Amino acid sequence: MRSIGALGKATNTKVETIRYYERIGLLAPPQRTDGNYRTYDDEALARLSFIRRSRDLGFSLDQVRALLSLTDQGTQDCKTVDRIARDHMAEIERKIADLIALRHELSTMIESCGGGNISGCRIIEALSPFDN
Amino acid sequence: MRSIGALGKATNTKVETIRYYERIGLLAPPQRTDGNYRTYDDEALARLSFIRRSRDLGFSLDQVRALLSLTDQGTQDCKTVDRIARDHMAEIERKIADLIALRHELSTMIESCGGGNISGCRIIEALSPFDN
DNA sequence: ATGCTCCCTGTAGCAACTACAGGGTCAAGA
DNA sequence: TCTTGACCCTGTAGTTGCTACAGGGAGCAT
Repeated sequence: MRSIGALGKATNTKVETIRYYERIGLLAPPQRTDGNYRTYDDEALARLSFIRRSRDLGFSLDQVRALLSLTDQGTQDCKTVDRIARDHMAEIERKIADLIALRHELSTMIESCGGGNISGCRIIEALSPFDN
Repeated sequence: MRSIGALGKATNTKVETIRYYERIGLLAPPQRTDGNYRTYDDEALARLSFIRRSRDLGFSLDQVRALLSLTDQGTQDCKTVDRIARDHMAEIERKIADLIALRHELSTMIESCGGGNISGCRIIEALSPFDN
């Protein structure tokens, strides 16, 4: 059994975040000590580690919730898990593509500026709606 | 002069978003009709277009605010503009790198699953803290 | 007894909108 | 003239995923 602070250290999670996960129902309310302190067992540690790892991989809390409920049902519905992971992957692909397009536009814009001694700023011009 | 709805259509911006920009001081409060409707001139259209284009390029509202104040000062401080743009570019590079690393991790995880007929789900295992 | 670190609850803040609720305005058609 | 419908108004609360207090209590060392 460990305190919330110890759990936080073990999972690299802020105390407030753990309480937040409890509030939104991602973590079950743990047992309390006489002094009303939360105490966590190994299962809670495993669950929070799972949540954090999923979050690090970019899953939303809703997706994490879905993954957790699938693992909570003993029936390991691998197809659904696979679909969630693949959907997430597709979204990341989209984001990468968007950012690469953005980088291209930005770099074109910045190139045209060239250092800062031009009287009319090309970046501002590039952002402006009408050609001056 | 145009209504808020017309301005929204012209700049592909929701009416609520325009009012929000006004509330946070990004757009000046426009003139009103007798019936208390907002009316916008061409300058407002240009300003909102600038904002939207900057947002599309991923600048934060704070960055947009800085860019706008630089253009409002007649002195076109190209160096500052350039720095804002380059900082933003660097951040986008970071995001791209992060997402690509993520994609790699995710794809390894998904590959190992292979379709959904395994008894212990490999994705769940990959997310779990301990090897079962 | 005092200080220190930890813990508690509850609420408010962040970005950048979005979505109502509960009304007023205005132009066009019957 | 009346009414319908599309638009507009203000104000407030919701979204995501936390984070940061404020104002207290618990527990341990000196």
